[in-house]
Amino acid sequence: MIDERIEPTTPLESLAGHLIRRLHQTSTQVFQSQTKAAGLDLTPVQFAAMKAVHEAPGIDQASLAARIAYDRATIGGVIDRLEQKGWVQRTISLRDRRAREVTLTKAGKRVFAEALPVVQDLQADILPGLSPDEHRLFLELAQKSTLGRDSLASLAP
Amino acid sequence: MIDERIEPTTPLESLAGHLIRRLHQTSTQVFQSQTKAAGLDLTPVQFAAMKAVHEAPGIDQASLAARIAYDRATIGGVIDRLEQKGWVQRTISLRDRRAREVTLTKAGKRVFAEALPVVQDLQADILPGLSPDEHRLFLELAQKSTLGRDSLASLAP
DNA sequence: CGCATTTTGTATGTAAACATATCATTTGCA
DNA sequence: TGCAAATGATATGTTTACATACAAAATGCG
Repeated sequence: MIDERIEPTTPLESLAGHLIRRLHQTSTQVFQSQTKAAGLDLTPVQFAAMKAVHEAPGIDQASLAARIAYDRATIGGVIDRLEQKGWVQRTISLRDRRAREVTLTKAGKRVFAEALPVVQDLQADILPGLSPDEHRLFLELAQKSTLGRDSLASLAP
Repeated sequence: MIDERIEPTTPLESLAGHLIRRLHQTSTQVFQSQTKAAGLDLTPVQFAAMKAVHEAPGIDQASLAARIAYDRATIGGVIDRLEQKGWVQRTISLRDRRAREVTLTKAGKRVFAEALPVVQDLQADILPGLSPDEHRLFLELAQKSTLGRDSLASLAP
């Protein structure tokens, strides 16, 4: 038996990739259960997209995708579904006939206003087992790493 | 204008859910690019599944799913694709004819042995912008939160 | 101006990720 | 022992997530 050892390989639970996946899993589950409990029917991505449109009404899909760090194709599908729900509207831009300007409908604004406090409150439940200080520290580190990546990306040729 | 304020809403970049999604995004991208660069063709989940099978040969799919914290249905699909690649084998269990015992094939063992060091090395690139100390701290916090959730789940009725 | 290049959105295909339902089998208990 | 409940795998459907390719339109440069 060549590879008989006490600890054959690093445990999965200590690999950064695995831990981050677990956090993401928890995060989306908390989002789904708490928004559903509040009578809302939307996904994390749908909320992020609506938030971006709320803050930049008339934004085109490519800018929207860049703003919330998603793929252009993914956002296309997300907007499709938001449009089907009647929460969002697509208009062909007058400046650029390739672009579609996205805005919230009246119903969309209502849903977003309802969802915002729920989503803000639920953030606290995403990292269970951490003290407020640890929670804050975690977010700082995450933000630092994410920003590092963003600035690197923006420096790319 | 009723809701005219300096900062209308919490920026997306400071929400835990968004930050974690970004980390997850970076993580999978680093995994994909570095494994591909090493001549490997596998996804993070496929690697995790192969690692679990490597450590517990003959494990059934449900136990495997529980071990790496995935849905049973998802793992079914993952094993399908690993089987198609010829890296994994499914055998109907003699103890329980509902269960399928999964093992690595010879080719699967070879691929796993090749992938393991690559995946271990790539972990360091998943959190760019953090010093080694910060990196360690981040993992500790992530682990603490994840374990907290696990133990809570196991206490559930 | 004219044309190569870039950009916007969409289509297609693959792979998660999970809820829900179903079928076969096993288990637990009255 | 017999049958209800639980369990393992699969099927189905929805939503990300992204690569690649494409058509239409805009841009930039010689």
